[in-house]
Amino acid sequence: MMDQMTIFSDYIRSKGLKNTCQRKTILEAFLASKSHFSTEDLYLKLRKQHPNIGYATVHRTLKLFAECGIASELDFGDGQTRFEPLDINQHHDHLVCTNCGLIVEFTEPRIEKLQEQVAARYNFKIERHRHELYGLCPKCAKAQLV
Amino acid sequence: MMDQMTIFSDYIRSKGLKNTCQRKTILEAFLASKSHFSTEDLYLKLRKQHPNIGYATVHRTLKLFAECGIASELDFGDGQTRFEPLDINQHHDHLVCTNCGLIVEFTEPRIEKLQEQVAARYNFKIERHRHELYGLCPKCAKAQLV
DNA sequence: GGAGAAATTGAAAATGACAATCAGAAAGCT
DNA sequence: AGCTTTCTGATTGTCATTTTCAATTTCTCC
Repeated sequence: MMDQMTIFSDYIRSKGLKNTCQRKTILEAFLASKSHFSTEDLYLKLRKQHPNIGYATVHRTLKLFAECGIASELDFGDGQTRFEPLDINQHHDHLVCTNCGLIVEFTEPRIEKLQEQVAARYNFKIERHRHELYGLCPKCAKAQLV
Repeated sequence: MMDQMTIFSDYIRSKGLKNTCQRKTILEAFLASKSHFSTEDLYLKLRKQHPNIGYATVHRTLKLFAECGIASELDFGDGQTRFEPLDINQHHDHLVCTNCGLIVEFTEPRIEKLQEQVAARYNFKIERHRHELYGLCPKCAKAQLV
């Protein structure tokens, strides 16, 4: 199994792009980062150690990660695109707390299977899907009863 | 079962808002409209008969519809928020063609049931969800083989 | 029916996330 | 090293959405 660094450098090479130190730095920060961060989150985090890396570069590089398949873009409807490192073996969807913003990942193979059946029913050729459950996390649900 | 007009006027009254002829006009156009339209779609449609209704008013009124539960906001990730009249009895999700933009509604009670199980597993209190399948509709899938 | 308070309207401007621009800098091929 | 191509980052542009604000309309209470 290729790791994410290899996937990215292979992609770079295959497209005739260049290996720059900014991209290397951003890739490292990306892999070390917790999931579900926005461009701004990563930019601010990087700026501490690397004040010379611009917002646009972070943005473009994250797009590259998504293109080559090591990141996926998330949109929870709050007007900010988030990213997460993508592990090809393990697809998951998300529970989002509408109160505190907590994000929990879940997998449910039976839902995946039913999705395929739905697609077949309408003769669609599915490329990707988005499945998010919004509500209150245990902590916020409890707090709201008080 | 209350109809959507009643739900809206009750909501207006309960919030101390006012019944204006613009809101009445927009509500009628909204109910007569096919699903999955953007603010701009409805604005342009209205403008033919009611050139005096502004974009901002259409936008604010659609937000009101969503607030009181007679509309739902859809976001298919193309940078435009869409709306659809919400029929409380009949929840559905969407298939979206990434090539031609065709939108098909589907229902799958077994998925809904599994979602509840997932929520229970994580002790989440679900308020709503988003479930969209993106891919090629039959026509575009066929065209791509050529 | 009409005065007064409060909400609404619509044109225009502001906002904010994202994308594009462009001149100077860096990378990589030979 | 020289040369060509890509990259960078500050800035600007874009576009849907939201806010502003003065004028208008609605609704309540006489």
